[in-house]
Amino acid sequence: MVEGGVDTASDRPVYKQIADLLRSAIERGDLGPGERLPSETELMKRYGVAQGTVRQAVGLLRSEGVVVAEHGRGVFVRARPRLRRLAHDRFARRHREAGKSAYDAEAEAEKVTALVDSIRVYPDKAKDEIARRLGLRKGAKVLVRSRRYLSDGQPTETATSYIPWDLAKGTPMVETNPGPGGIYARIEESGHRLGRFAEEVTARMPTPDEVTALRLAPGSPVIGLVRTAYDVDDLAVEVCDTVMSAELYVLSYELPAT
Amino acid sequence: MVEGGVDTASDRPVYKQIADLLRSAIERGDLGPGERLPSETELMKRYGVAQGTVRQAVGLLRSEGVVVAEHGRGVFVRARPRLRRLAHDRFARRHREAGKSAYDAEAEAEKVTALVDSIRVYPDKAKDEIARRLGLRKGAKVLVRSRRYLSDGQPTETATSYIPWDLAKGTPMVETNPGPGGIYARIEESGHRLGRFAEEVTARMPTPDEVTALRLAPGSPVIGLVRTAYDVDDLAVEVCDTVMSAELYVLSYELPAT
DNA sequence: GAGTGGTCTAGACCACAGG
DNA sequence: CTGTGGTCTAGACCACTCT
Repeated sequence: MVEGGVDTASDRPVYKQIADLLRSAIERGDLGPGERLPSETELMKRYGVAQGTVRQAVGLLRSEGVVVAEHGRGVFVRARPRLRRLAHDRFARRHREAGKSAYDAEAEAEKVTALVDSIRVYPDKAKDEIARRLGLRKGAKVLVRSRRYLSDGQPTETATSYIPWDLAKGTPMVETNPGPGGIYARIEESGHRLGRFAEEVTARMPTPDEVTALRLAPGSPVIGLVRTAYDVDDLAVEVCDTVMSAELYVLSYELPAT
Repeated sequence: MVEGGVDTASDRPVYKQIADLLRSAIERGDLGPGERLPSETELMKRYGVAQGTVRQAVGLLRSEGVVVAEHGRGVFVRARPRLRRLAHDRFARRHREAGKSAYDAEAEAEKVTALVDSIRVYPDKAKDEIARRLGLRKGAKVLVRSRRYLSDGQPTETATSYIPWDLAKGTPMVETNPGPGGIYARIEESGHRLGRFAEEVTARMPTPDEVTALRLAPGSPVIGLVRTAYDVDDLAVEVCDTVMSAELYVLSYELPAT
């Protein structure tokens, strides 16, 4: 299954050579997604090295996210999940007018079952960065809406929205279910016609909490997306802080040439 | 400097405890950016463990990007690099008309010295995905331009552009230096006024080659950005495949509400 | 219980940086 | 040359999974 040997005379450390052999076996498809790698004992015998060396090799592949180790079971080739594409026009008004939230509309297009859980809605004092983005004074009161999205049972992203309290109070936005079209529909009903969205994209390694919430494989990064919604008068009406499993998403955008 | 001991009776592995102690010393500021950690020998004595255990602890911090090891010198606390912000209008025509490339214009705004190296320019057959994006038949001839960008000597991104050969041949685009305003200026001179850019953003762990080219800390992800440039007739005129060190960038975009 | 990965030790030798 | 990190061995014991 994994042929070839190691060259102790080579400059390249043995553990990297073993990692190379395993990696190319995976890339060739000799080891498919979900399949188990040879055990440590077997690799020790096959390449004539000590356990520590095998562990270094496998450790490399783990840090690359190519494989995942399951204690007591084995080391497995990671299944590459299907990518979800976030379209440039995903917040277009026509989607809201159809009564669908952006996530629902996208799930429908991708033919997966969408689910939202861990919904928490409460007023709070804005953190400095959120207040800055919303153009509010430090510590201003905001409505916080946090939730987790799942597709076919797999967590894909967590999101936390912040809405100025003056805008949210007394509306369905303070309810767990804000009604058809989501909070953007409610914001527009309250007289703030949406004008544009600004998004900032970063990527980083997840915190331990995020690993749990998104069921991330060790060594897999997240995409951080902070979106600010502005009305037609360029007043910030919402900030949404999203953390996505990087492996599941492609974000697409359009840039002007002028 | 780093006080406290390890608890061999604890459930938490000793190497993780040592990593915790060092990490919190760094977070507290007892070990500042650029400072050297105690040597392996010193840590072995201090915590009464073998070299392997110390190496595991330091390995954890390295994979988190908290420290970097320099062979023969020591292990150092990593300085958190400044973020580079890519603006939504970074390809606006006014920047090209000022004779500056997008990277130069941005470097100037950030007050860093920009440098480009590893430039390779050659014709080749397009890979399937590139041909698809350019709307060419499979295996069509394209001009390939690859290069690496550096700011203040630090590699920040690699980029590879693909331009249909019919469009590039006989123009300064086939030269190493395509002249003022970069290849977008040349494309416009050849009669293809640029209309829009489409960008697709992904994040993932780097390949070993990318770790080298971008001098990435182990465990730090990259942002992949594939941009397709279209002229005003919606003809694809260039595809640019960029790999950026995720720690150095914030990408900002605008989305329409309509 | 058998097989798997996870942690740790004690010691060896190598490669690189700097005085 | 000394001190640093990098690689490797041989062996031990533990924790988890499956049967």
